[in-house]
Amino acid sequence: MAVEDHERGREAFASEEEYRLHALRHSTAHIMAEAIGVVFPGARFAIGPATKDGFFYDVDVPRSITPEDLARIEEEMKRVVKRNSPFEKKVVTRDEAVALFGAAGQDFKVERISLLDEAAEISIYDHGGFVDLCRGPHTPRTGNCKHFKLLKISGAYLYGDSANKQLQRVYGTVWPTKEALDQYLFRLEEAKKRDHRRLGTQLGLFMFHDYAPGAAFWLPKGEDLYHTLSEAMRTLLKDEGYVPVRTPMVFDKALWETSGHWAHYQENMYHFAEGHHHEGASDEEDDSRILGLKPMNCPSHMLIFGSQRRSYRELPLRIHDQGVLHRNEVRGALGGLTRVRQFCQDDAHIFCTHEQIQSEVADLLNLVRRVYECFGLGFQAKLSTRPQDHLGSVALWDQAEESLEAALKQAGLEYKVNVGDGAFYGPKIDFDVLDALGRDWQCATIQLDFQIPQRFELRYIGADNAEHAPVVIHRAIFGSFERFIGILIEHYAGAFPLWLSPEHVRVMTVSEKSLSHGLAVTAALKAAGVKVTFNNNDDKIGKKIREGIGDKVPYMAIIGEQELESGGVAVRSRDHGELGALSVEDLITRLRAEARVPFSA
RNA sequence: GCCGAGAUAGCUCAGUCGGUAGAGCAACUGAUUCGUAAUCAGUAGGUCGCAGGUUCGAUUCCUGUUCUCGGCACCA
Repeated sequence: MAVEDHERGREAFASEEEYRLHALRHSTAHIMAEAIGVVFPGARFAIGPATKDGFFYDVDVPRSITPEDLARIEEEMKRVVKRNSPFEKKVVTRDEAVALFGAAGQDFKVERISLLDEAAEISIYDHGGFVDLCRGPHTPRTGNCKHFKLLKISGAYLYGDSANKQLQRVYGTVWPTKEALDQYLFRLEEAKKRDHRRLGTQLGLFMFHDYAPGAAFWLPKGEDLYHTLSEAMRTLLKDEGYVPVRTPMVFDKALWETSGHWAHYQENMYHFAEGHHHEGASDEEDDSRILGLKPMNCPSHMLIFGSQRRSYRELPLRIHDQGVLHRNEVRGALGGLTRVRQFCQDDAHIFCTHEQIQSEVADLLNLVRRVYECFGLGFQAKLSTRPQDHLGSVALWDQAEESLEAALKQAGLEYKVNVGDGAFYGPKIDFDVLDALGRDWQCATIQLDFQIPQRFELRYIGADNAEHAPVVIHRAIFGSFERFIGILIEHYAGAFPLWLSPEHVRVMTVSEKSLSHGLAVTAALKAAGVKVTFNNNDDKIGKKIREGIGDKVPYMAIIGEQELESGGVAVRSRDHGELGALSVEDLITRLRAEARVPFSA
């Protein structure tokens, strides 16, 4: 009986291992709940699921839980594990469950029972007297949950709704063996080392300042990297039939009213009165118009499309724009380069006919995949479908979702479907990439939009000589340069491939005797278009190499008396170690080949 | 925006149970001219995030505030 219980639900998991980990983690969440109840008598419990690497429990206790409390909770948990009680499942009636949790003062549980489906089986799990509402599965005994650690405490809204009370969420991790736990904790430490915020400072790529929260300062090396990516994308998109444009940053409020941003996005926009402030005039008296800083490029592109009569022969028209965008994100949302207030997208809008949607999207999917593969970046494609709150007919939505799905299948991409997660104006396909700490971030996006062409009353003349509304596809491959560079820094741990690297070669002298040759080599490399720097400090060569390694420079060219003699360089590669003596010409040839943008034609 | 934690030299961090601070690296000066992961010696560097309060005295305690971090919520 007990064994059967623990088998239950196994088919819902991809593998035996996944099933066991899930049961282990969820069971440890129960154990933690019991422990929290001991440390904080009267604690009320909401939900406590297993997560990707561990578990959490949302609880309501009278005061803030501190790191010291975590230690106490861990102590209690150890006691429960040692007790090695079995997890016992019991099926109860709705009334029994309500009575049980009601008597215990667990009103979140009572509330949850009332939300359960009429027909649903209500089960409770009991381990050594601690009972929780739960559908399982669990590990056989508390003794199985030995290798855990509580990690962090945070606030979390009841049922994830900010209208609800905020509870405290305690996160932990648990593994089948001590080795697996230690390995996980080690991985966390390692991940911190490749955090782009840390590497950005260390490598001198960018900085932030209190005076401009959420806006990066790109330092010379970071600017170089940014510019390389920006140019690479411009070139790629030109090859793909896009036309680049440059558009204003500040617009009359009327534009935002037309686009719908004023109604739907105003709180995220920076806006201000145009007028110069006159002595004695109050803000209210100022009758100057209101201007808004653009949070997106689409309205500009609608104006461009609408500025002339368009023929079906011009479609698909693909407009690319790397304009600077500002969004007034709430303070708590900001973080490093992954969530900023000022950024730039590799943005484009494709104006096309309904018939062209599928092939355009299929091309885009292939393009995204091609670009990401060049970086060796893993991604997860997501199809987001019609939300509750949407504009346009259901038939139109169904058709659009079908074409996106058909394109995904045509491209042979694996994807998951997020039902109801589409934008109010159309369904979309997003590409999520993981950061060093395992958090996923949306980068590439392909969004169909049937609404905005209507709002701007856009028309083209079809082959039938009649007017038609074009479809607009909003799309970005990197997403924002800021976020994408953040992801790349972590992906490469700062050791960029040559084509992205702001410093290709560092020339370094062994001693002052070889200064003249060092200068000559540096000049020759520079003349050949190589990004080169020269280190002629009177440090020992070992020290200079050590610094070069720390700075993750792809190549070091060592110049000593031998090289002075031969006229060549001794090359050390970051990725392949010592390459030995090379002529300057051979080095340049090698660098040129490696500096090619991998996704250019 | 919400819950919690934090802010000390350019960077990483220590410290002061209230008596205005210290290390390593970096910088600068001098010596050294050296062959693939740290040459030696010296010098300089800080309104201890900002503003108030308590106190004889605050970087330390209290309040507010800005920013950062971990989550939550948000994320056309």
